Amino acid sequence: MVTGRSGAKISPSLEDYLEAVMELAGADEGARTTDVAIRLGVSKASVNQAMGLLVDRGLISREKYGPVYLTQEGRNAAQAVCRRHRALKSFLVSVLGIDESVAEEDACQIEHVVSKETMASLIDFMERGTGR
Amino acid sequence: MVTGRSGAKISPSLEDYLEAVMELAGADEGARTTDVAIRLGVSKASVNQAMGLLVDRGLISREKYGPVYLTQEGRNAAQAVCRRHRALKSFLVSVLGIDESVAEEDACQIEHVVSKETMASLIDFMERGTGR
DNA sequence: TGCAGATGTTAGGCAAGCCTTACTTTTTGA
DNA sequence: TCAAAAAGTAAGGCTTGCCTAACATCTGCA
Repeated sequence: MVTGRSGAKISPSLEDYLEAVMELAGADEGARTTDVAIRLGVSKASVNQAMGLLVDRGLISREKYGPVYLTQEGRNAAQAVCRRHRALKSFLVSVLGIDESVAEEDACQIEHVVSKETMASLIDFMERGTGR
Repeated sequence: MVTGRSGAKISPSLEDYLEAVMELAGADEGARTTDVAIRLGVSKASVNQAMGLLVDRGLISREKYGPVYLTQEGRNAAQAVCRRHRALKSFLVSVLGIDESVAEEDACQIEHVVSKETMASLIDFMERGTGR
């Protein structure tokens, strides 16, 4: 879980939307509703609704009929999600020897529920113990 | 996730109910609705509903106004959940050095989403690598 | 320049999952 | 034997997350 403004957690689903926005938006480009919808395999309406929630939390900004942009806080949150995802997957693959595709799926699930403490220790463990 | 009759997955919540039943039911004692409710901090109505779903899936049996019993399949499923829980927690504590209570919470979350493959590898890793 | 098609938004709805309150029925033990 | 405790039922609410249909806006190009 990642915290937004006021420390409120966002749902796994919202984290996925946030991640998608970051991946689709370049350095200072925005991400389009349609592209997010395609990437996540959901309707544009669902994306729109999710974007509304992310705006509420101060993680993205948008103007009507325009692309959405990550706020600084949103960027931080999205990067945190990504970092967790990568670290988890890397752990699963390189330490546990899990199959790439299974690791990807598991990382997707676990990244949404694991605590900050555990993530930090995991990253630490990988760096000191087993290399990356 | 654990599979019941016909391989259907059961929800995290149902897994928790199943776990509670196993912990409350002795060797061949049953577990009482009230005790399950207290342990999980939910109403008896919720327990009753959940028990109905577990009966549907062939994981427990019960007679009206009596305690519930795990079926063999239910026992297997519950033990699998427990084993995952213990292994995860043990990993978090002894390998990552996570605080006991945080580990407990994280294990609770992760145990519901992690794949069989990853669990198996994790157990394997702990046995060969770091001792228990 | 104005319209067609792409894009975005709104409104309304549905299903799953989980829980509650209030009530009825059964059991049990003083 | 009868009241309290336990179990079960009925009815319903909330949240999350998704959808479709219909509508609004924008934009490129003939």
